[in-house]
Amino acid sequence: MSGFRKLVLALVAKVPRGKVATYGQIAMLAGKPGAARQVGMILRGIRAEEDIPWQRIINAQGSISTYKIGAGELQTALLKAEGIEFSDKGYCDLKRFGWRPKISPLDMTVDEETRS
DNA sequence: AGACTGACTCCAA
DNA sequence: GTTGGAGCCAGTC
Repeated sequence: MSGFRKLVLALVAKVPRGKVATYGQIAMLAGKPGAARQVGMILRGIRAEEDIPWQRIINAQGSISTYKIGAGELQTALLKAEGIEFSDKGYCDLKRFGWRPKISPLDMTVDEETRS
């Protein structure tokens, strides 16, 4: 077992209720900027007993990626129960519901990645 | 060890 | 807005 898995789970557990994070975001915070897919694979293996809010992890487009494994409807229902709103096409607004791990004074600046 | 896979993401068309 | 291809890296066989 790599420490990466444990780190990812710890990060996911920190996502507050009513917020969502992306796979890439978790991977980046875990120190592996390109390991978004691995985050998904790790979460695939966890169980409900792990107390990990896996449903709060979605893809970078703000939509559900778990339809492949048949958990899409469940995840959507769980997120809606937390107050996350989805459009008709299954997209949610990451501007509003996206988790911002680092607290910034104005709470509105982008802190996760310094894009170009 | 080598090859395949995938709850992803970026970028071009 | 969508679709497709290449890159990515920890598991699994």
